[in-house]
Amino acid sequence: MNASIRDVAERAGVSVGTVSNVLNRPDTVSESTRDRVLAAIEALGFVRNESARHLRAGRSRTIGLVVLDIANPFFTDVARGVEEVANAQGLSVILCNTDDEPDKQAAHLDSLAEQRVQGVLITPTAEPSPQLESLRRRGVPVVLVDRQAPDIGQCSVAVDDHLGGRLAGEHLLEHGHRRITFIGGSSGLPQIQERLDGVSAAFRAVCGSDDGLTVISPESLTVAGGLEAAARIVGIPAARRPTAAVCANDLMALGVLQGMVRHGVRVPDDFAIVGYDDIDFAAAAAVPLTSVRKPRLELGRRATELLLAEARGDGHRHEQQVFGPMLVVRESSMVRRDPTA
Amino acid sequence: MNASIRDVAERAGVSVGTVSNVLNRPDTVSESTRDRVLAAIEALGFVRNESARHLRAGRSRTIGLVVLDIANPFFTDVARGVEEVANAQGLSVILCNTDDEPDKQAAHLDSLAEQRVQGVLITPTAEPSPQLESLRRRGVPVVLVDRQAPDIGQCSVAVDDHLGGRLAGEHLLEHGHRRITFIGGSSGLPQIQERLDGVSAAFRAVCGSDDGLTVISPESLTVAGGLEAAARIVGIPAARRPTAAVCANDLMALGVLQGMVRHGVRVPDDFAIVGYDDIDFAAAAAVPLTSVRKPRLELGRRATELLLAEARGDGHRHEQQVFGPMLVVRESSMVRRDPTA
DNA sequence: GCACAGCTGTGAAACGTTTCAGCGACTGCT
DNA sequence: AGCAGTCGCTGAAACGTTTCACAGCTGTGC
Repeated sequence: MNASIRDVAERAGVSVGTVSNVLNRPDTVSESTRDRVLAAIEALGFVRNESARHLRAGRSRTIGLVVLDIANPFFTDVARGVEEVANAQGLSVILCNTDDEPDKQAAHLDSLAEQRVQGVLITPTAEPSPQLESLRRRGVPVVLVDRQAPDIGQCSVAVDDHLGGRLAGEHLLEHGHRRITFIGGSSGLPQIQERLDGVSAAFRAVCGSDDGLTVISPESLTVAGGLEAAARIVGIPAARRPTAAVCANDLMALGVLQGMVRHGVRVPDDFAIVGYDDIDFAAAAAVPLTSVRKPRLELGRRATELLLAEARGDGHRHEQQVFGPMLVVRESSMVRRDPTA
Repeated sequence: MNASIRDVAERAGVSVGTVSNVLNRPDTVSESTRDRVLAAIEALGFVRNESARHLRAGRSRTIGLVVLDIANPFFTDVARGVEEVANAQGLSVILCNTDDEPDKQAAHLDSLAEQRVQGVLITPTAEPSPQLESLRRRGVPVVLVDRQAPDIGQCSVAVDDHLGGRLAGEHLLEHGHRRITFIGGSSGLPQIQERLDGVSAAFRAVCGSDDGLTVISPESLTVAGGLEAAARIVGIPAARRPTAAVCANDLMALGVLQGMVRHGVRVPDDFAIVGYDDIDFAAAAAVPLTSVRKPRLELGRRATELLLAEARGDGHRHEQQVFGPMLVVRESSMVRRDPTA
C-alpha cells in the first residue's frame, strides 16, 4: 500500500542505495539524479518507514517521559520543557501516565523497552521498580525527574525539597502558627518525605520541638485528596485543630481550600494554607495560594539535556542537579496570629 | 548489546521460528521446549524489538493524539480517556502538542506518518493541513476530536457548540445582561465560531438582534489571552462597556477573572463571566466559574473507539458523534441586573 | 504393512531501510 | 600513455522479527 524506497528507485531509474543517499546525504548525489529521485518521491507520496530505519540503526529517535499524574499542571509544564528540547533534536516524546500505580508504570516501561527508546525520563512511584532497574542494566539512560537519585550511578534533576519544606514551615511559624499539619499522600514518595522533614526542621529551629506538627495522608495527591484532608481537619476539636497546612502539592492545596470554604472555615483568617509547585492555577484560586515555586520548564529542559548527553555517550558523567525553590506568598497565608492564643 | 531472538534460539537449542512461536502461539509448542525457551529468555534478559516486529507486520501498535494545548486541562482529561481505551488494547499513545501552530502540527503529523501509527486523533488548527489530508489519502484513520467533521468522509467526536453557546448566552440574557462580549482566539477555529453563533442566536431570539454582542480575539486561548481581553474591556468607557463575557474556554475565563479583579472590577457584581469546558479548576477559581460542561473523558474514549474500529476495517462506517453540553451555573454569573440600566 | 492424520519443530523468505565495498568513467598530472 | 584520484552510482548484506510450507515422527485404523 505504502510506496517503499524500492518503488521510488524503480520509478527514478536508480538503485535503492541512491535513493537512500538522496534522503540522508544529498550532497553525494548529482543534481540531476537528485531531482529525478525527489520527483519520484513526490509522485509516489513516499514516506520513510521509521521502523525499518531504526531496526537498521539499532535504536529509535524517541524518548519516554513517565509521570505520576498527567492531570497535574506541574507535569504538563515539565513535559513542555522536555518536548522543547527533544523536538529541537528531531526526537519524539512518548508521554506515559502512571497515576502513581506501580502496575501501570511497569507496563509503560516494558513498552518503552520494546520500542528501544533512546532513554527514559521518569518521576517514579515510591516502590522500587524491577523494570526500571533492568532498563538501566541494559544500558538505557534513565534520568530521574523531580526526585534526587539515591546514588551517583544515575542522573537526576530535582528541587531542594527539604529547603522548600523549611521555607513553607518558617513562613507559617513566623506568622504565629504553632499547630500545623502536613498534607501528603500515603504513597511514601521520598520527595514528599523531604518536604515534611523540612517543615519539621523549621519547627524544631523555632520551637525546639516539632510537637505541633501533624501529618495527614490522603489516598491520592489530587484535588480529591485535598478535600479528604479538609474533611478530616474540620473533624478535629477546635482546641487541638491545626491552624495551618502545608500541602505536598498545589492540587491538594486547592482541594483543602475548597473543602475548608465548603465547611465554612475562612481562609486565611481561620486557617492558612501553603501549597507546593506554584502551578499557574495557584494564583487564580478562590483565595490566591501561597506556594513553593519550582522551575518546572527548566526541570524538563535540563533533564532532557542530561538524558541526551548520556545517550550520546562520549565521556558522560552522571549529574545530580538540584534547583532551589522559592516561596511565593499570596493571600492564603497572609493573616498573622498570636502564637499564645 | 541486546539479546535477539536468535541468541535465545541458540541458547535453548531450537530454531528462531520456535522461539517466535513460544512468544506468539505458546500452545503450538510442547511444554518442555517452551520451558527451555522461556528459561533462555529469562537468562538473556531478552526483550522483543518492536521495530522489527512491526516492520514485518506493516504497522505499529501505536496511535497519535494531537492536541492544541497540553497545558489545558480539558485536553489532558481527553488524553486520559484515550489512554484508557488504547492501553486496554495494548496500544501506546504518542501525545503531541501543537500550541495551535500549523508548523508544529505539520512536524508532528510527518513524524506520526513515518512511525506508521495505526491512526491519529486530532483537534486540528484552523488552517487546512496538507499533512492531514495526505494521511487520510494514505488510508490512515483520522478522527477529529472536539470538532465536527466538515464532511461525512471521516469520523469525529464533538460537542454541540452552537447549543453550548446558546445556553451560555440565554443564561446571561435571562440575568438581564444586554451588552455581552464573546472572548475567543483569533485563530478562527470552527468550534469557537459555532459557540459565538450560538450566543448570537440567543441574542436574536431574546432581543431581536445581536447588536449588543461584541467580540474580542486575544492572541492565544490561554490565561494570558484572558488577561489581555480583560485589559481591553476595562479600557472601554463604562457607558458602552459590556457587563458580561462568554469565554471560548475556561483558561481564558480564569484570565479574564484575574484581570478584572486586578483592575478592581467586582465579579459577578460589576461583570459576569461564563466559561467553557468546565475544567476542574473552574469550580476552584477565585469566584467559582459558571461554565459549559463537556464530557471530556467520554470524548477521548469514544474517539479512540471509533479510531480503532476504523483501523480494524470490517465494514466500518464513518460516524460524526455529537455530545450535548450542559450549563453549570456558579457564582461568576449569579447576579441579576436590570436590563434597562 | 500401509496410508493417513496430528503434532512439533525447522529453515528460509520477507518486511524497508542503511551502509559499505567496489566499479566505471572521467580528470588532471607526470 | 600511464597512473592516481575523484565522483556518482550500484548491489548486496545486515538489522530482528513473523510467517509459512514442509519435514520428521508417532500413533491409528484398516
